[in-house]
Parts: sequence; C-alpha cells; structure tokens
Amino acid sequence: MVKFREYKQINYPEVGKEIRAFWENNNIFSKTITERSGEPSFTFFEGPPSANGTPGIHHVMARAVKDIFCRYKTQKGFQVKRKGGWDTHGLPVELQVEKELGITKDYIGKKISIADYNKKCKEAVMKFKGKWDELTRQIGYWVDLENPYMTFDAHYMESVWHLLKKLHEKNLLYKGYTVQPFSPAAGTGLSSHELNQPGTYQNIKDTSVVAQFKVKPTQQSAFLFDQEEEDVRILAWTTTPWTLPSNCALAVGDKIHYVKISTFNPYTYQPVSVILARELINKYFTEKANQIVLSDYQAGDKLIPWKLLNSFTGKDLLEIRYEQLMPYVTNDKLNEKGFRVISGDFVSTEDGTGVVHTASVFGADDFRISQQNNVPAVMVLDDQGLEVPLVDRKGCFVKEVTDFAGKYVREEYYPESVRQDPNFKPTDVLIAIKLKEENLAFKVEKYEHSYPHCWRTDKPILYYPLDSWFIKTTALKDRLVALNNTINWKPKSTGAGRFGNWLENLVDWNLSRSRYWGTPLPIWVTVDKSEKKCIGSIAELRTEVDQAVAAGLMSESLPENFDLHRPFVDDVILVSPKGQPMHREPDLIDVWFDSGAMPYAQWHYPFENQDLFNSNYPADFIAEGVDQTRGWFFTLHAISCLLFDTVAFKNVIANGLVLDKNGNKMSKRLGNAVNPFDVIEQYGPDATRWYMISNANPWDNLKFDANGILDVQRKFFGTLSNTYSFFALYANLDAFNFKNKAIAATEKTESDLWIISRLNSIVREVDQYYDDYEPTKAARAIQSFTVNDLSNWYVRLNRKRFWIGDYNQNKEVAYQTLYTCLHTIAQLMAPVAPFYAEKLFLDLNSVTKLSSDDSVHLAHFPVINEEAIDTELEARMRLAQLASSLVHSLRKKQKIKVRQPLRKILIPVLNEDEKNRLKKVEELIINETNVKTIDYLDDDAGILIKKIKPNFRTLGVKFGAQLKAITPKINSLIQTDIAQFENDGFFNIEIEGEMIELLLTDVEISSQDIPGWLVASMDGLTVALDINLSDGLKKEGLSRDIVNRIQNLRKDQNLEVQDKIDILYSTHDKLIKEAMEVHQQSIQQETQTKTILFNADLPNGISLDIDGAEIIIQLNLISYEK
RNA sequence: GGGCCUGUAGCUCAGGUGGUUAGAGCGCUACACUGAUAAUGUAGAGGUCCGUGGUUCGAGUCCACGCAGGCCCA
Repeated sequence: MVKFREYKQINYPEVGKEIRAFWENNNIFSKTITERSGEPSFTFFEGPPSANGTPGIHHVMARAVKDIFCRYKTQKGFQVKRKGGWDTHGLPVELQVEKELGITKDYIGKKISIADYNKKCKEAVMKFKGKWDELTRQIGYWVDLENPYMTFDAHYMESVWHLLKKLHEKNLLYKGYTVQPFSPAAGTGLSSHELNQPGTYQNIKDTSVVAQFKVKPTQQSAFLFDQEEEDVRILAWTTTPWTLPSNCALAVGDKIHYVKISTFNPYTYQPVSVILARELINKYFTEKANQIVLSDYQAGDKLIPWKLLNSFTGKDLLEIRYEQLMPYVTNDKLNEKGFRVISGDFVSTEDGTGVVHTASVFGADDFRISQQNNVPAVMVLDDQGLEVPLVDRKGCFVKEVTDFAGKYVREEYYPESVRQDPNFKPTDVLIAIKLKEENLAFKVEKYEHSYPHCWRTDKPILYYPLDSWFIKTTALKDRLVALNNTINWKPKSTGAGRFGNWLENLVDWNLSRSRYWGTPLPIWVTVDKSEKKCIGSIAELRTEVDQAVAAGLMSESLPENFDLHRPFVDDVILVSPKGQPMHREPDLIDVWFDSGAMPYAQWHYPFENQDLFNSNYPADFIAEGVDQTRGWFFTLHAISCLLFDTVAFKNVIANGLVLDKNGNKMSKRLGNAVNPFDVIEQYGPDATRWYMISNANPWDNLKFDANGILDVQRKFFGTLSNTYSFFALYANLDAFNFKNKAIAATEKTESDLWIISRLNSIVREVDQYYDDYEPTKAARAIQSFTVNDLSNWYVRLNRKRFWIGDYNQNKEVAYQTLYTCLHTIAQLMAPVAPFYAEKLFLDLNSVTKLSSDDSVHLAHFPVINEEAIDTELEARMRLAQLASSLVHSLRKKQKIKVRQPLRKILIPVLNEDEKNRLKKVEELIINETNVKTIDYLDDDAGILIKKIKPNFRTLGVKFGAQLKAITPKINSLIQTDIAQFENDGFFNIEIEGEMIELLLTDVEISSQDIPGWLVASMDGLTVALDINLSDGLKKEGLSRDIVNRIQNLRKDQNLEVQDKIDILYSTHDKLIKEAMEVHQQSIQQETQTKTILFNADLPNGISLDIDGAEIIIQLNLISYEK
C-alpha cells in the first residue's frame, strides 16, 4: 500500500536539490518541449548576459520572471523553445584582459599582437560561464544551456554580416561623422573610457567671451524691438572662442526666463539692448548702475547704466534669426537653416548668460541638438572635395578662416619655445580682441575650469567630428514609433514614456567602434573612397577573395574555418569592379548590434534553420532590466523594424532594480551586494523566487531583505506544507487513494462546495493574471487562497471530519476536496515555485496516480469548472465568517472561552433574502462559535435600533453643493423618522427654506443595536449573543475541558492518534461527575476511549484542575488488537 | 538639465472610473485555543496618505509647482 509521504519538517534548499536531480534524471525540461511538438509555439528570446563577471542576486529576479511565463505557457499547451545565449564581444572584455595582462591599448599591435589579444579576450569572456550555468540550474531557470548562441561564433557573426548587408542594400548604412573626444597632439580619438581615467580632467584657465549676436528683425523677433532702429543682441557665453567662426545656432532653455536690458557696450560704448537669462542679470549688471539714467551716460564712464525693458521665456525666443557672428564661411544652406535660436535641454543658468553658443562640429551637445533641429554645420571642402570643419586634424584653422589661418586653436599645441615669446598671443585672445573691436563682444575674461586632457600627450582634447558608420534609423522613425505602439509594455510607462520619447528624439545609430574584440564591419572601400562593397556572408567573401587572388592582390584563397575577427579579416584585400584594391573599414560594430541580431543569428538565419526562424519570430515575450531600454530593447526593435517591418517582441517586461534592504544600490565596493548562491543555499530557490515575485511588481525596484524570504517561508510555504501534512496524516490512516470516483456535488457540504467554488474562482483569476503578465498579482492570489481560504477556513472548519469516526462518504468528500485543492495549488504555483510545486504534485500523485503526467510542468493548466463557481455561496460564506468573527469578539469581551457552549445567537435581518442566506450557513456559524441555535429577528417588532447614513454617490449627483446642509440632517434623523422613511420609500427634509425629497437609494439603513442584548456589528451585520449559562451548558463546557485534558495526557504519554485507551477517574466535584456521565459517549469518541469508569481510589492517577475543581484521571493504553 | 519610476502604519505592500471612519500581512502588546502545534483565533496600539497650492459639495485618488530616492540620457 503506497502512502502519502509525511514530513517532520521541510528543508527548502533540500527540496531544490532533490527536485533538480529528479528533473535532470528524467529529462523533464526537454520533455516539456518534445511533448509539445506540433502545438503552437510561444516564442521567448533570451537576452544574452556577459559571462565575464559573476552573476548577482538581481539575475535571480530577472531569470525568475523569464522562467515564470515560459513555464506558464507550457502549461497552457504551447511549445516554448528557449535557447540560452552569451554576449561575448565588447569593451568590458577588453578592459578585463588589459587589466589581467597589465597593459594599455597602446600595447596592442606592438607588444602583443591583435591575434593574441583577441585570443585572450575569447578566453576571458567565458570565464564564469560555469558559475552562471550552476546558478541557472539552482534557481530552476529552464533555458537550453547545452546549445547556447555565442556572439563570437563564426555562424553568429555571419548572420550579423548578412543583416548589415541587407541594411546596406536598403540604403540604410552610411558613413558620416560624430563629435567625439579627439587629441590633435596624438592624432587619435579617445573613448569615453579613456576620458574617465584618473588625471584626465585638469583645471585650466581659458579666455572666455560673452559674444553679442545681432537679432534680425522678423515676425518672430518683433516683440523684442521697442524701436525700429534698436540694436538688439543675444548674449552667449563660450570658453572656446575658437569655435565662434563655426557658430551655427544659439541654444536656450524652454522654461528659462529671459530679459531684455537696455545698456551700452563696455568696449565700444555703443547703445545696445541685450538678452540674457533673468537669473544671471547681477552677474553683468550692478544694482548701483541701475540707478543711473541711461541718457546721462558718457562714453568711457566706469559705471554703465542699464534698464530692464522686457521679460519672456526661452520658448518665445525659439526660431529667432540672427546675423552670423564671424562670417568667414557661409553658404545658402547655412543662411536658410542656420543662425537661429533652438531649444537645448542642457542649457542651465549656472554660468554664462543662459544662452549657449552652438558649434555643431565641436561639441557633443551641440552636435546632437543641431541634428535634432536640422541645423547644418559650418564646413568647407578640402582638396579631395570632402567636407571638413574649420579646424584641421592638427588643431589649426584652415585657410578659409583668413585672419587666423594656420594658427593652433589652443595655445597648448604650440611648442613651448613659441609660447615663451613675450609677443605671443594665443588664438583665443586674438579672436577676443577682434570681437571687441567689432562691437561683437560684451565681456571677455579669464575663466578657470576643469577640462579633459589626453592621457598620452597631456594636452587638452578637442571635441571633433570623426568618421563613423551609421544606420539611418531616423529614416524609419515614424515606423519605429508606430510599431512600438503595438507592443505590450510592462509597465506601460516604460514603453510610452522612456522608450517612446527616446524614439521621438531618435538620432542615427552610430555603429562604429575603434576596438579589437568584436564583429568587424564587413565593408571594403577603395583608397579614393569612390567604390565600396558590403559583404554579407563567408561564401561571398570567399568568392571576392578568389577574384582578388586572380587580380594579384591576394596570394591565396580564404582558408577553411576562416576567423572573421581581427586581425585576419584586416588582411583581406578585395578588388573593386574597376580593378582597384579595396581595404576593410577598420572599425568594429557596436556590440549592441550583436545582441539585437540574436533573433536571426541564434539560428544562423538565413543560412540555416529558416523554418525554425519563421516559427519563432517575432518573440511573444522578452524580459530584461529597465536599463536595457536604450540597449537591447532598442536594438531588437530597430533591426526588426528596419529589415523586417515588424516588431521583434510583442510583450515585454522591463524589470526594476534589486536594491539592498535600505534602498541603496548594491555594489561590490560598498560590500552590500548579496551573493545569490548563499541565498539559495540558505532559503532554497522557491522561497527566494516567491519572495521576489510576490513582494512587489517586477518593474518596481525591489528592496531585497532576506527576512522577507523567511516570512514567505513561514507564511506561505509553511502553511501549505502544514496543510499537506495534515492531509497526508489522516489520508494515510484511512488509506485514502482517490480510487473511488469523485463524489457528486449533491453529497457535499456547504463548505466543500464553497472551497471548490473559491478554488475555481482563483484558477480563473490566476490564469488571467499570468496571461496579463502580472506575476505579482498571480502569486498573491495563490497565497491568499492557500492561507486564508483553504488553511484558515476550510481546514479549520473541517478538522473534525478528518479525524473523528469511521471512514464514510462524508469523510471521503473531505479528502477529495482537500486533495483537489492541494493538487490545483501545485499547478497554479508551478511557474513561480517550480521545485516545491513539483514535490507537492509528485507526492500527491504517487498514491492516487490521478494525473498521467510525470511532472507538474508537463501537466496542463487547471481547467476552470464554471459551474462550480457560485458567487452567491461565496457571499454567504463571507457572511458566516463575519458573523463568527463578531461572536468571537463578543466572547472575548465577556471572557467566555470558545469551549463553553452558549445557548443562542440572535441576528437581526432586514429582509427575507438576508435571512435565507444566513440560514444556509447556520451550521457553520454554530460549529465555529460553539452555540446551540441561531434566531433571526425580523423587524416586525420594531425593536431594532437602526442607523442611517447618506449615500454620497447618489446625493452628490443630485444636490451638489447642498450636500453640506443635507448631511447633518440625515445623520440626525431619529428612529421614528427612519421607520417612516422605510415605510413611505421617501422622506422630505427642508434645506434653506426649500423642501427636498430623499429616496431610499439616497441613504443606507442598517440595524445597529438590539436593546438589552450584547451586540456587535460590522459591515451592516449585527449579532447578539445570549450569555446565560444553564447547568446543561456548563456540563457540556466541562466535558470539553475534560476532553482537552485527556488529549493533553495522551500527548504527554506519546500516544499515536489511533491508539485506543481506557480511563479511570475520580472526582469530588458534582458537576464534573455529572458532566462525565452525561457526555460519556462523546468523550469516548473524541479521545479514542473504549471504557470510562468511576473509581474513587486512584493512587496512580493524575490530578487535573478544571476551573478550580479537581479530577483525577488514570489512562491505560489498550494493547493493539487486530 | 531632460525623460521615466517610486514616496500610504515601525517594515513590505493593497487602495478601477473622486464619496466622507484609508486597508492587509509581518512586527509589537494582551487574551484565548491546544491532535495542523516552530501552527491558529480575537482584540489593541500604531497614519500631517512626501510638501504646498488649485479644481470640487467632497481629494490618498484629478491638476500645477516643489521635495526626497532611483534608473536612463546629457
């Protein structure tokens, strides 16, 4: 006879290990996929982590979320393929290798070959793969770890090349420039990482200029002109005067307040009206000077008078045109679209004038807002006819800037000897002098600030336009936005706000990276840049190389297993259609393109697996951290939209962060990082997952506190396993195995029907929540059902059914009902707590074999039995719970223990419906509260005291402002008023001399009190309790006390539940003796006693105290009889 | 500086479409229960719903401006 497994206590980490072994030994994960062959597929994309660091606790969270929906969809009958993946390229890997080798980027290609360097990178990137895989298995995240995609794999890279070629064919790949840190002295660009090296930022003194930009009178600027001939100028500040010839726009802050001030130029003494931020007035003008009348001013006066004329916001200034400040280079395009005021989100009023001079090619902000506002750059054509900026790569002005041609823009670039010359003047100073003379400068001064320097040469860097390859994402911006609107984002705001706004302000995707370890850009160009080729596959490259061999440019064909990485691909020279040699563009592509390409590259699409790809694209679901919004979420979306005109994913959860328990970010440096392995080892995977999911929505930040896991263990898992243990204990005693068919509903008790109704309601609810990607709500609903409905109500009410008497149908119904609930809970909780759910499922099935599935994760999601849902019954039961709770509270107040039976409860009812409802749950209330009868008090007698209160919802609509007067009137109605109101169905009251009519729907009437009774009420239900005790009731109460004492004795003597006993007793208390005699039968039944005999002399008996009276009991175990 | 999120009891969190007495669990205190027992029940204490204005008969909820924390971007 197989029995249900019984446990003394549950060791949750052990459950994790045991079930993991079960899964691995029985290939359950792969069965969940193979057994769903032919079913519709639900597609999930795994966002690839980088395995060059160890996993953190937040990965447990992220992976739990992914896992939940994959398991759920499998339950719902879908086939859910899940390929693991690794992000292997990129800067972090390079940096780690450089740290390990103790080298800098300068060494690469010199002291270490690129080949060796990349070999190191390849080794380093998978350093912690073992740890990742182990954690993945420990937390039960089911994903194919055996055949993951790797972004450095040749097949993967080939697919990436294919995508790039498709982009090229669609004319979405182009070469342009971005503004990046550049060191003219070293002749090289600097990465943001190099800029973050210590010592890079140094304080230097620069010549700063506040320049005057003359406003053109137009319709937009009309409000700035008080007189026709007024000289209105916008003041803009710069610490890099050498960029002023390249000025193309002025940036203001939309919300910043600006003013127009009438004054005189301090260098030319000419009258002028200047515009600057209101907050910065006293930086340029003194209060004292404001006292002076403008017309009193004489050229050369020290104090320059000023007068505030006008005030407005940045928004008002937008699109105003001004005259070019230093017109060395200009053209029609510039005159048409340049030299206007635009909005800059970075503009502040901390320094300068609140207006920022913008030279699009010499500042990162400048470049961005110029692009966004369609402002052209100030450029000239070089010898080859290519557009170049006004400063060359050595840091000198080009010849077109006639006054300063050939001069270094920063004095630090001059040799020391030149700078020592007493007559030497830096270019910035020369520019400042010129501006002063031409009435173009308002203020010139030295300004000390922190500025980045090149770590190689120790000279200041420039922000400079450098060549880059771009994907023209802006060309399909509208489509990107439109498709995004079809994606179901969790939470919504991340999709509409964070991601949506990002798409609205999209700039082209800069693909180029000047690095070593990554996917090389597959573009070859001729030296004169007139011809180019984009290669889309290895085969294509092979063909091209053969042609190059034929042309004598290459010595041999491409070898088998050619590595597409640098440096090998750099050595490939192709031949152009015109017979010119072609060299590869040296850049690598952005690693984000790698990961965004995973839907295609993971299957080596289109070279292999076209069917697999077609049936698994786009993804139904992905989930990653919210920090991926502009990372993976974007690259997936962009590639998919640009090349396939579809979304890459239909549903997405953007997780929040996992913080420490105080809400601080976890970091290894602060020592507050939580090691996930320790947590799993200590608390087990299920409680950890359940805690993370049930505590807060995944998209909210989680304050991780291990105490929370303990709570979850105690509250949810403890209660659930207790309930199972309770079931197993008695089911084993009665040899219950669910072999008889399910008993009909007509044979069930009210509470059986109720819990099954609740169960079905909860199945529906949980299904809905999972389907809506609301794991937190699902987990909370399951927990609430388990703890509140099943354990605290159903089991509590039905305890006796399980352990009293012989096996009968009533008992069997109870077993079946409880079994069904536990079994269903196992299925519902399986996505969130896969291990324990499995254990519960297996333990239950081991005896009954009701389910043919080997695993809860192979079973289908519970089917809702709509007929079992009885909302009326659920409402009744709430009423019973409420009534019981009220009686308990009355007992409590009177200090009458529950064991003492009471005669009667009186419940006032307002109508027949309410009475019938209560009658149906009468038994339950009686049992739960230990009273003999319930009487119902109709209102006919008129003795109920009623309470009336306004129904603001209806009154508010009808009377609005009069409510303030009506409310106290209603509250002050007396009993006879209420009775009349109820009788007539309406009631008139006088408000400010006006009669108004109230209807019954305008108020809520409830019974409040019964004169002369002990009452309690809540939510409209009132109960009254009769606390008079008859002798009979007292004896019955005593008999229960006696049972209690005997049970304690049994426990003290370590008797098993099923052991039978005989009892001898003696007492001098008359009432106790009578109680023993009157209730002998029930005492015997409850305590498994065969015979009870009175015996005055019990030397070995145990003396017990019952409310001050003594009883001596001797208890003998009857040897077990077959 | 911009976008987005969060702010409700000591802690973790609920609070469609505005409705007057703001809830739950944990923790705390007291009592009860004692064959689910490392469980359970009942009651109590605990709140300027981040602040300030506004809309409204009525605001935790709607609007505006702030403050604090966080993420991303600059």
